[in-house]
Amino acid sequence: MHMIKLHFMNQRLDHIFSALADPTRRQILMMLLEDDMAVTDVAEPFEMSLAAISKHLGVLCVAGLITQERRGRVKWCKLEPDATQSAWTWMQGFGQFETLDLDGLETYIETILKGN
Amino acid sequence: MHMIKLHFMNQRLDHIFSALADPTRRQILMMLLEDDMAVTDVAEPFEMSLAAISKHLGVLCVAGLITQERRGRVKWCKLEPDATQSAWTWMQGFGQFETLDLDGLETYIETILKGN
DNA sequence: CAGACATTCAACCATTTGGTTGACCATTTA
DNA sequence: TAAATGGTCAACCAAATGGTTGAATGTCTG
Repeated sequence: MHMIKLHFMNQRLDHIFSALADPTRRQILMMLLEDDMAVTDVAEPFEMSLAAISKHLGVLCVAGLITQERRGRVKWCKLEPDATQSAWTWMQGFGQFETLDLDGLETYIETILKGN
Repeated sequence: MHMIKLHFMNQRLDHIFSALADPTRRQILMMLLEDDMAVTDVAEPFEMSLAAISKHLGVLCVAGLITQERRGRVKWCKLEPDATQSAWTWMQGFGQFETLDLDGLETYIETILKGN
């Protein structure tokens, strides 16, 4: 059970981090921070084909970083910022607590566990 | 000037995120959280060749996530947690999280431990 | 000096990734 | 209905990735 859960978790992190590893995709996310956009409009500032952008959007979708909704003939892309939560949390466990407050984290976890 | 700066920044993010995109490498980082380790010891729990692990460590090095120092015939691998800073900062701009997200961490831990 | 140990290198392989193009499908509009 | 628009699909390609093996390099030890 733990194994499976961790497996999914790992897969999720795989998807998120490798989605974020591409500069085009990061730029797309930044653009979507402004507002929802149609696929064509997302593609406009880039010098690559629409199909390429479409693929990038697919990757972002699988990672859960965006969602797409078709209305009429245009497909709207919407940011899903909460999706970074697991990556964020992972990095926190890796980067911050080690330097900042590892002992505090331990205590904190124990508190949580005793609470249930 | 800005262009160049952004270029390097982007490259750095490329390296960090794609380094983090592999589960083996993430596990290595977690192991190094405990203590510095020799390459052979890093490789021990994995079922792949030493050469493969050596490559993974190379990737982590290029990303700046670890450093390696040779003492005698053993090469010590040391975590460089500050290296996540730029990725961290990027994600912060994207996700609008607080720096120390204890609630998120709590949810995360509970999710894992409770199993469904 | 001769092994043994720690690590990397080099060549190779299969798979994935990021891009292209042209055909295709669905929807709106003239 | 015909044409334009928005987007994806399929086939293809080059390059990168993640792994293997066997040989090579340094370094310690008996």
